[in-house]
Amino acid sequence: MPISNAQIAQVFYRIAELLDIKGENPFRVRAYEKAAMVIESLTEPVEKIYREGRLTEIPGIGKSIAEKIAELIETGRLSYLEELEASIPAGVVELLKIPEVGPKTAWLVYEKLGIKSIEEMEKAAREGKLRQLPGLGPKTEENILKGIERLRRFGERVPLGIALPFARQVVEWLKERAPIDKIEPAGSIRRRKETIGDIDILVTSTQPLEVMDAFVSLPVVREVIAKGETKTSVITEMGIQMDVRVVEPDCFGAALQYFTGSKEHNIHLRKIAQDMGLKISEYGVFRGDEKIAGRTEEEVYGALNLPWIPPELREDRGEIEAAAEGKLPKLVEIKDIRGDLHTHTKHSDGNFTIKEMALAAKEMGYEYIGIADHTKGLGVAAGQDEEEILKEKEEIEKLNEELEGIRVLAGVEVNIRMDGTLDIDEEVLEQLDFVIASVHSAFKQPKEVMTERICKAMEREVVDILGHPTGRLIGKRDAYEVDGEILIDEAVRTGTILEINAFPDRMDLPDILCRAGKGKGAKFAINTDAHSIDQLNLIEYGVSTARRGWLEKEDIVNCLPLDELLKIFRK
DNA sequence: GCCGTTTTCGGCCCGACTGTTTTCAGTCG
Repeated sequence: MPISNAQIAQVFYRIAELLDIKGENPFRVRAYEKAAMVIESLTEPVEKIYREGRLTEIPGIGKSIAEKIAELIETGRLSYLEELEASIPAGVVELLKIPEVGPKTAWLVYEKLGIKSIEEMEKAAREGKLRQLPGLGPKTEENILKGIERLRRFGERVPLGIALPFARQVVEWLKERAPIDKIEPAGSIRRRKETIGDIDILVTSTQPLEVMDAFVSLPVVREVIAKGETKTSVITEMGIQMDVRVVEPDCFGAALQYFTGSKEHNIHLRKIAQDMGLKISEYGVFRGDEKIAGRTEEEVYGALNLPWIPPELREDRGEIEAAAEGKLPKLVEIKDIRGDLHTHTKHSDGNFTIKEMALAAKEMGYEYIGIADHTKGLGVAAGQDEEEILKEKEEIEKLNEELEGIRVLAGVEVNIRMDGTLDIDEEVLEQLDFVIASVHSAFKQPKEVMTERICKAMEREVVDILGHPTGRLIGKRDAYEVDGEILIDEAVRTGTILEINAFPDRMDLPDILCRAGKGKGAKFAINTDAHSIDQLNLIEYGVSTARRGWLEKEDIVNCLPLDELLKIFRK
């Protein structure tokens, strides 16, 4: 059983955590973290790179980590990790999940009090035992208890689909209540990561204290963690941590760059700055005491002789090198999208008629909209049989005679059955403008079976698009076991378009596979899977995913004008 | 542990806020 990049990355993240707790050299810890991150974002399998003897060509992977990768691939185990695990009880690592508890505190309470679980930590805090330790006091004890409560109530990360609208709402509230010059959500929200740890909002104002006062008195604020002149952190009623930073207007660009991250991207940038004899902070780019940039992000990147880098790329996955060589992709934008190819109507489980959806699409400036209702295999979604599908197609044809400025395409979202066959006759499918095939059942099949099942469906000439290819539901259900690499190869070979399902729960194909697919010449469609008019606006989440996957307009079929799109479907 | 058009050794990004402190360590991003 081959070991995946994600699995190898997990091993190195684990090593980093364990070394961190043991008080190892922090740079060594970071080296493992960095290796994990690099491996996670590779677009080809580490195993292949290993077989070709190119492991140490990967930046951040040296002799020692390369040997560990080799051991993992050859034996499926890593003795170094096993030794480390044996020296620290698993529960001690769990303590790091408590906000306010870092490696030093975790190790301290384990050594002095034998604490090795969150439950034991809670008990010790309640009994006032933590305050007896050096460096810890009653206040810390209280914060740890609060942290444990928060962890239990809300878990760790929030999907972008929740965090982004909420951040936008907070921005509106702050604008109404405080003297604000500029305001912008930063952090992982601005990078459009699929899940968000906390919400960062950057503000410029000449009266920072008033902004902070307005912020902490918002009704959604449940608890204030820290409040200063430049930085304030709160916990909201929903349990999301939210930070507001206020800076002077002439620092806005530097601060926005800094607070957008990612941490890895910033570290890399600062290293470049250092090599040039410069220093970057959230206040600007400095040569000695002289500030040479900071008002805009363009200025900051410009000071390092780099073009501005779109936030979605800022993960230190090669974007800085690409920028330096003038090879940044020209990322797809929402305005490039000419139509949505995956929408549902009252004919299955949607909430609106075909006409209502079509008019809404026209309103958005689209040239076309694809109707792709469910088929009979999906009983819960009122899936249609052959006869109903053809009736819907007739209705669409009539509608097209009546409507102007928008073309409705007759499609379907056909189920890929357990054995890889489709649940609708191919003669019927052939009469439609396009066909999306998706998995909606038997999610728990083993990897080989699931992969083969999906490939078999893509093999059918009548299938144009593979719907939500990995089936994940962010925060709710893992992707089904499927070999992304094989999926992409087969999509390219069979000319099947990979969907980037924009529904915020899905964002599927995930960004990393988008990028891997682009590398192999795959084509994509960004679709919302809308079940209502409102949901057509979710397209922005799909575009974000595509952008994080380095995709350009040319990679996306629904950026094509209608006639060219239809040519692709007919093929 | 990684890395090198100054280096194979000695660096490795930078700052805010808090709590427990008489000057700073820990955590966070």
